[in-house]
Amino acid sequence: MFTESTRKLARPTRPRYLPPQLRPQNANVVSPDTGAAELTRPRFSRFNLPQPARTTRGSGPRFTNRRNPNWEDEKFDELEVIDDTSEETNETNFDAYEDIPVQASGENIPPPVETFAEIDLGDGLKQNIRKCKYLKPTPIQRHAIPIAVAGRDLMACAQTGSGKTAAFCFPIICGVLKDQLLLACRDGRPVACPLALILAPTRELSCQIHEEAKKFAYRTGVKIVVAYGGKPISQQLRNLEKGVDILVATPGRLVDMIERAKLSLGMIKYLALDEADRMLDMGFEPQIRKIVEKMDMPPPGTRQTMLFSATFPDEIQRLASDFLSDYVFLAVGRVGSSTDLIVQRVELVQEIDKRNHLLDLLRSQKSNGTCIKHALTLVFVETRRGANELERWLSMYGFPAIAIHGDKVQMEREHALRSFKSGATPILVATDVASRGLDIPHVAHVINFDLPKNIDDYVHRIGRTGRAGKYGLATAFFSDKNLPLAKPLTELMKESNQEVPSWLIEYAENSSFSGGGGGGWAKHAAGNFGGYDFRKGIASGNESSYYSSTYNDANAVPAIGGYYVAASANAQTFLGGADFYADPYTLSANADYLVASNANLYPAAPHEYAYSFGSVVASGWD
DNA sequence: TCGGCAC
Repeated sequence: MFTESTRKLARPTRPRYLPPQLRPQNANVVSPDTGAAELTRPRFSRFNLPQPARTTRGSGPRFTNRRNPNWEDEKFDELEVIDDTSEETNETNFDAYEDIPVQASGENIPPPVETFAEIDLGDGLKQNIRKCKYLKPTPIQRHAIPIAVAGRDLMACAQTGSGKTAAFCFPIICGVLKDQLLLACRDGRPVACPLALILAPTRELSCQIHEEAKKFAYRTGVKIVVAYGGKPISQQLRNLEKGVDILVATPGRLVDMIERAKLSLGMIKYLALDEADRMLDMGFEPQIRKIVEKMDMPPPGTRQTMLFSATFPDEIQRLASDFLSDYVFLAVGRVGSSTDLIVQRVELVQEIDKRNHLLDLLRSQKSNGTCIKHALTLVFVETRRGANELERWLSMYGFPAIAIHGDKVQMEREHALRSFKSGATPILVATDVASRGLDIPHVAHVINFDLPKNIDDYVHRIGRTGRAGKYGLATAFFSDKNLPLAKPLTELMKESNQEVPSWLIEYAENSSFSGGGGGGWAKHAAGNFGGYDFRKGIASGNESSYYSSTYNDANAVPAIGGYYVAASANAQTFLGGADFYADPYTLSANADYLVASNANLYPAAPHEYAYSFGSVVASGWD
């Protein structure tokens, strides 16, 4: 077992970009009154709590979006910088993630690095990394980048938002830059021949990756083009003709371009699949197989393939291994790793009551949080039609809501997302089109109006909040339709040290759907939480001979479960200082306000719908 | 079943 604590960590300079999973769990909390760090508090006790003053926002922003005056490009404006206020917090920041588990398996695994400087990424890229304020690699980057730069295939598990886009973009850009020979022999071809292909499951995610990758490749000469449906193909084809080194695409438009003979995959040297488990699920698999195996893509072994996902069920790993050659399996942190920043609530609501229940929830929220400009609420529903209906229903009752789903034309989709992000329409009603990968700042509350069938999707959905070091709230409406989810949901919540309602536990125990839940979670819940190399399962008894590793032993898996406990303990000790009790509605109302103000927020007692709030620790949303 | 993905 390898943990981050085994590595000596250098003191960082400031300002410093702090990726989500590295962000402080406890002591990096500044008291609004004193500006001093509030250190770890004793484990929460409901009846014996300190009483900090309620504070309004505007007191000492902690997380700020800061413009770098030395950097002229607007694209770099949105990067988040955390300004450290004391040496102590520096120390504690690192303590906070010393227990992040890393499991790597495969043969001859390149060891992790501590800094970007240790890797030969090239001057241009390194400069951009600095400009992006990625001063220190995240755990996934520390481990994945050396593996990828060494040319190895990779199957990597890491939560979205943990810096995985950079983890596959840096090695790809670096590889393209170094491959002048390949670039030279490509010249003069009539069809576009990118050297790298990045596939994503939704158009909006492709866009996001493209935007990110462009920053990393700024002024390196590496050409990055994006291709996705819903827009005229002509402009995208023109972009291809102008030259493309790295193509970011959704599957449908990609196939279209290939079949029009405008694009060849014959020179692909790097293939990356983002949200790889989704890309290989039932709906996508044939299309991906077509692209990867039945077009002109070089076979495994002659290209480098990297698969990234937050969840990797066995069956998906099995499919994925067809695309890989002598690959390294890497699991960093835990699946759904942001959940320790998210308070999860489940409410028993019958289908017929859901709309009124939602209205009540939003009303309380509104009456308590009207002054907060950017307290966004993301409501997930099952169907496109349901999204439209709920959008109308909410609008009818005075809540500015907008829907996003696959029935809308691309312009409407993009408008909805923009309108939501800007706060113009602070409620977004979405299907699973918005459940994965999208980085939307300021989502304070995710409401699962309809729960997904699959617990993995639940993990992805609630991961839209609790980002950027802020606490988030996730509320689920559990109806009798969701009985199969009772067990995996209970297990997930327990592992995240959430308060599980007793009725849900009962449902879970009496559930005849013991193994299912539709997804891989129940399987993972045996103690490996998705971070498990399925090859170990089939190589039982033989693993030491085949799966050697420089820093992992074959028995490391249970320790990943151990991290859950560690993370949760952190979350627990962080909490404290309640001054407030509330019924569920008031809770939600205040939760939104408090979350918007970066409050810490937590369940008060087991099996109760009472919650308590800690002091407001920061407010940095303006 | 749904959702996502090209015209």
